[in-house]
Amino acid sequence: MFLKANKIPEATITRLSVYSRVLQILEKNGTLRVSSEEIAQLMDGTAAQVRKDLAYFGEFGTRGIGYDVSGLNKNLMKVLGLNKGRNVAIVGAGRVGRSLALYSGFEKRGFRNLGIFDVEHSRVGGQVGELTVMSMNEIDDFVKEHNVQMGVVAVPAFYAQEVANCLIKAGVRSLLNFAPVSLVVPLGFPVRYVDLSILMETLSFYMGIEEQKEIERANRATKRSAI
Amino acid sequence: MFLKANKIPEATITRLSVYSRVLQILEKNGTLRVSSEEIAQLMDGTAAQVRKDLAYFGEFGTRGIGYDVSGLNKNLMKVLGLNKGRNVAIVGAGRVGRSLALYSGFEKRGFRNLGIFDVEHSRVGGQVGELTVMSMNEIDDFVKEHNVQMGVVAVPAFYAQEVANCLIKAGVRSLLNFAPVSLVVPLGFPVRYVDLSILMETLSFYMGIEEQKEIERANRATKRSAI
DNA sequence: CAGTGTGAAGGGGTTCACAGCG
DNA sequence: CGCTGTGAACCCCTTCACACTG
Repeated sequence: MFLKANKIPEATITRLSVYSRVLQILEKNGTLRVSSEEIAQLMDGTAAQVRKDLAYFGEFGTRGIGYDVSGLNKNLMKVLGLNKGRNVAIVGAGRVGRSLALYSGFEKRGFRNLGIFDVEHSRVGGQVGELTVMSMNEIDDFVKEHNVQMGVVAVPAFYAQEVANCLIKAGVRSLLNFAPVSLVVPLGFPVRYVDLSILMETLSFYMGIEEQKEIERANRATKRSAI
Repeated sequence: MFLKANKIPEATITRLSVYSRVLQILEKNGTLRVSSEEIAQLMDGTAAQVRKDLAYFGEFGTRGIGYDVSGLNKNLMKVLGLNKGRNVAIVGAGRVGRSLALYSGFEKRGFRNLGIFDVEHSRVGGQVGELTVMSMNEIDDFVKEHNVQMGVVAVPAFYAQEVANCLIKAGVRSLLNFAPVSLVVPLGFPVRYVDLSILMETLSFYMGIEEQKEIERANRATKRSAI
């Protein structure tokens, strides 16, 4: 269907999601047309990149005019597979898992959270919003029965690989992992990580760089004033 | 001090954090030495990349032997700025902000969460663990008084930019943003995003690719059997 | 003429291969 | 001899510049 080349940068896919979000806002505001330049300004990006990204998937624009807002958004949603809904199950009824289960914002984008599970027996049977926490024994049947395509791993690092294995064996097609471990999965199996420690530590690094620059600036200033 | 070149890939910094985590585990297990090859196997990576990453910051290894586990980890922690503690404040006492405030795991890595704030008056005064939710009016003084270096933005998208402006003006040196908007910040100001929608939508895309491949495989199979 | 679509150039990061050293 | 440290080759993504079209 789409996919003119099969070498699409991963960064492009990430931006596709952002484009779609921007277009949704424009659509709500009643904007009918946008140029690549305008889209670029609404995120951080360049017009050339917007055009190149979109061109991987088709010729959505009109030369001299720009892009039709709602038409382009429909196309991007389709490319991202958000037109057919995606079924999700969460494993881990701790703070992260519960927060996620209670958050309804994803449903607007086609994700339905159908179930929440936990490895700890003490949590099984508890309520999280409308859902009852289920046992890991039930997960295999549940995934198959409800066609769960995406598994969310929100358990302590120690259990993460085991939970991932269960989910994959049960038949999910992708994983979103909140545990700070890199999961071993079949080649090509889609996984994404949410790892706050890494993000915070990289921020810490860059703060250090800025601090250093300031010290250097200060040193230069005192040297100059000493002349 | 360190920094032999000033062109260090951002991906390298991300991996630095992972190396440090791996080393911490090895240290706990009583392992004294590792090779770049072994480190690579414990995350997903190659030995060459491990060596190149580390070489940006110094010569930490011994040729023919490998790296001293705890020594290397100490060095990496220092590079990441985790030896001196980092003070954090959270804005937004919704689910995300509260989860984060209640999570104590970061303290082992040198991050101290000192305060939680909210834009909604109804939440001000509430308790989150040991902390009392403060009003946004108090944030400027608080940041200065407690030397808060990192601000966490955990408010709805609508308020995110405004909150970011407040935090930057008050003097924080970096931002971790959970709102699905790209923040406008001064040039070079460190920001990281946690954007679950983007992650889930990229997963959805790659699931679509796999689905397509399967359809193609199925088509080929039926064609072949039709001969 | 304005703005898309795209080949070509450029730049940044990863991989390779080996020199260097304990 | 083993494993690190590193210049060079390679590859992929981004940026540039312009041909093309409504």
